[in-house]
Amino acid sequence: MRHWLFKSEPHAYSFDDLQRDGTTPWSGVRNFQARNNMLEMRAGDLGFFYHSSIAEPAAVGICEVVREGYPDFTAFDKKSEYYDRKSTPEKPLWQMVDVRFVEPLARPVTLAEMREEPRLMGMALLKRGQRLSVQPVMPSEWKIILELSRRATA
DNA sequence: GCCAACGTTGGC
DNA sequence: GCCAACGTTGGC
Repeated sequence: MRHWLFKSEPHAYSFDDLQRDGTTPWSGVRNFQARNNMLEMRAGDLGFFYHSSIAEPAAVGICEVVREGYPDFTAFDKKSEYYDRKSTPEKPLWQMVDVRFVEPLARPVTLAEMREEPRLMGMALLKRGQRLSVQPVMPSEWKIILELSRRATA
């Protein structure tokens, strides 16, 4: 099983929204690398749900891939902010997966906290100028972040 | 609100 | 095919 990290701005779509919805299509990704990451996902893979663009960016919960890569229909919708005329139902350019709410972390693990953890030094999320909205998480990184979430705040 | 990093666009 | 200009992301 592989692990991932899904970034979302909580005012656009939060982990609470996912809890309410149960499952959601991860639509709107318009970056080729992030798309390719989604195409590598398999049903049953787990991911961190990460809140970005807020005062304290943090991994807040766990979600599961329940439907593997399929065309992102928001790209076909002229009224959608994610519309892309280069993508058509016949030749879809953008893909998405469906993710399911699993559980919140025992407590959120902030970006600042991850930066302070020496064992996470190589993590993609922490790399300078790193902006991918969907990215892989190494098994060791997954374990360490879970461990941090179970530890009391400093 | 600022700005660095990065992707994309378009002129040549 | 190069690269400058521009737009976006996202931490701070």
